Amino acid sequence: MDIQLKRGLLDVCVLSSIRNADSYGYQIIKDMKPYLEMSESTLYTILKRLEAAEMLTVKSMEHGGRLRKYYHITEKGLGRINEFQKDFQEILSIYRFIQRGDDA
Amino acid sequence: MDIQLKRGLLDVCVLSSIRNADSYGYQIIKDMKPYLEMSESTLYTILKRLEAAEMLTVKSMEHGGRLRKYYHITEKGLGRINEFQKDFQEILSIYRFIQRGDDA
DNA sequence: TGGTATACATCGTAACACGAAGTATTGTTT
DNA sequence: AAACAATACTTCGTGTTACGATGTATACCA
Repeated sequence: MDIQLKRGLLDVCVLSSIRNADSYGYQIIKDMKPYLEMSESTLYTILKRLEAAEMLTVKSMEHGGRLRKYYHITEKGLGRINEFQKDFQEILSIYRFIQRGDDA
Repeated sequence: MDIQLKRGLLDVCVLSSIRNADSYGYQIIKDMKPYLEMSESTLYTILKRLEAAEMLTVKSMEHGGRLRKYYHITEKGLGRINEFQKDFQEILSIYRFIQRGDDA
């Protein structure tokens, strides 16, 4: 997939990955893999950005002797997903424009 | 619309605007406006990028005493539109993932 | 004379995905 | 026990890119 297109989908995909249940970095990557692949450095950058934007909260927990950071979605994060659903309607309209070509 | 999402759509929209008939900067902006708004500086940057990528060719022509640059799509440009149509299928799959949340 | 539309160009900036590299532990294979 | 893969998170530098601001210039209309 085109990298620019990906950029518009990544944030919302990450938020969706933790919507139904809290999750952590490695798990998020695995869940998203069939749909959208991303490097670890990308994911952790996104998680920090979403935390700074108050779209999710973080809790560090120990798991099998190793540290794990669990991410929990906030109301703001849920709002971001809703925003995307509106944007998606625009994408559909744009897709029709692209199929048709100019405004005939 | 979210700016990151826009980034993934702009190039292809511009190419679509000149697919059925050659066009020029100002006209392209007007044609796209109902679907995707962009500033002039953005469009001319995109047009240069697409020219460098050999997705379109440019012909300067005089029109009413003023210079106009007409843009013509190439095979490579048409290929880019086809690529987007494949990407769009992925977007649909991603959209379903986002609606559903994690991989239940 | 002044305003608006047309038409294109340049510059600086901020956002962002990514590869590369690093740290550290657990589990598995040889 | 040594070697390697998997798990888990972090930091840094880089290239791409949309955009606002600003500039240049002509045509048209009131």
